[in-house]
Amino acid sequence: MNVAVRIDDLDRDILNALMTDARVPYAEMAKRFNVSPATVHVRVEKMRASQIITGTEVIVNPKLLGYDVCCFIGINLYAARDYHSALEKLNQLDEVVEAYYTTGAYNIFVKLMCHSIEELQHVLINKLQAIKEVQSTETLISLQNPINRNVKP
Amino acid sequence: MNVAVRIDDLDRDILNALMTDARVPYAEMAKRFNVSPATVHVRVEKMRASQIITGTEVIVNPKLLGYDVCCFIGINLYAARDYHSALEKLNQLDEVVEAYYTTGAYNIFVKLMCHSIEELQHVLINKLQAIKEVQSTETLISLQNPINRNVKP
DNA sequence: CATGAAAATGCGAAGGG
DNA sequence: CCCTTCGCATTTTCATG
Repeated sequence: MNVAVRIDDLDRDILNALMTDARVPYAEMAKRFNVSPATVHVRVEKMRASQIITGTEVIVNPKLLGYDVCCFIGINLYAARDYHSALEKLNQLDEVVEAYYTTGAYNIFVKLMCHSIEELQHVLINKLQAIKEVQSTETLISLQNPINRNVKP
Repeated sequence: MNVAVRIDDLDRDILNALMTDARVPYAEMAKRFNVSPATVHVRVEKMRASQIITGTEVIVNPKLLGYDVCCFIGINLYAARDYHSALEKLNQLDEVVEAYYTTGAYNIFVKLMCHSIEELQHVLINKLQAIKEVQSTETLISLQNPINRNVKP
């Protein structure tokens, strides 16, 4: 099992800053938190080494790339044991951006991004429901995403 | 309405690289894509200006910060019109990391991160269900998140 | 944890195809 | 018009105290 890594207030401050903007200069954080740039550097390296920080990425606006439709889909399999093979096939669909193994009403829960409702329909019928392990699906269309943030360190 | 912005293959390549690692040097991308570093710079600036790229962030491992429980919660309101006031209250809960306005079975759909099942129970009862606009909730616990990526540019 | 210097990177002007 | 070359400014990185 994973266990939480100990981090202090300075780590937390740095992490918060980097979670808002991964390219803030160390010197700026240093000034803000009253330490030297090198100290910031050391802390970031430590958090990288301990895998608290696993990478960086640019934040893109999916709408401007033409992805207008976002939805969640609950998937039921004929047999729960087919989880792995179903997942492998889901992984090959670019439209599937997130997948969760869940308890409760569904076996797998996925988040899907499409260019249009027509594409969603196509993906649902010809890709998702074409997976032989899939028994049924339930779709939840998102019209808006008013909250989207990270956990508080 | 938003409309997709025109980007060419080079933009797409750069975007892909930056979506994997926001700190890859321009010079390296330049070599990889056979253009000059300055061109990469110009393209990135263009995509920033057109809001395709809205920022950068470090990717953190929530488990190592102690967030062991991830779940989705479908929320039903007494009245759909209370959406805004309910959302405002949800926004004040740090545990709520995403919220979606959805069609179908629920009025609001949220993603929640907690330190433990006990904390989840506490948040559910004392925070979420304490919101007066909330009629009922349905919880979906995620045990694993095998796919988590971005849309393909 | 700070200092300071060396190396790497980002940035933008000016000119060429 | 887009791309490149080039030089300066900023930032990262690391050895040392």
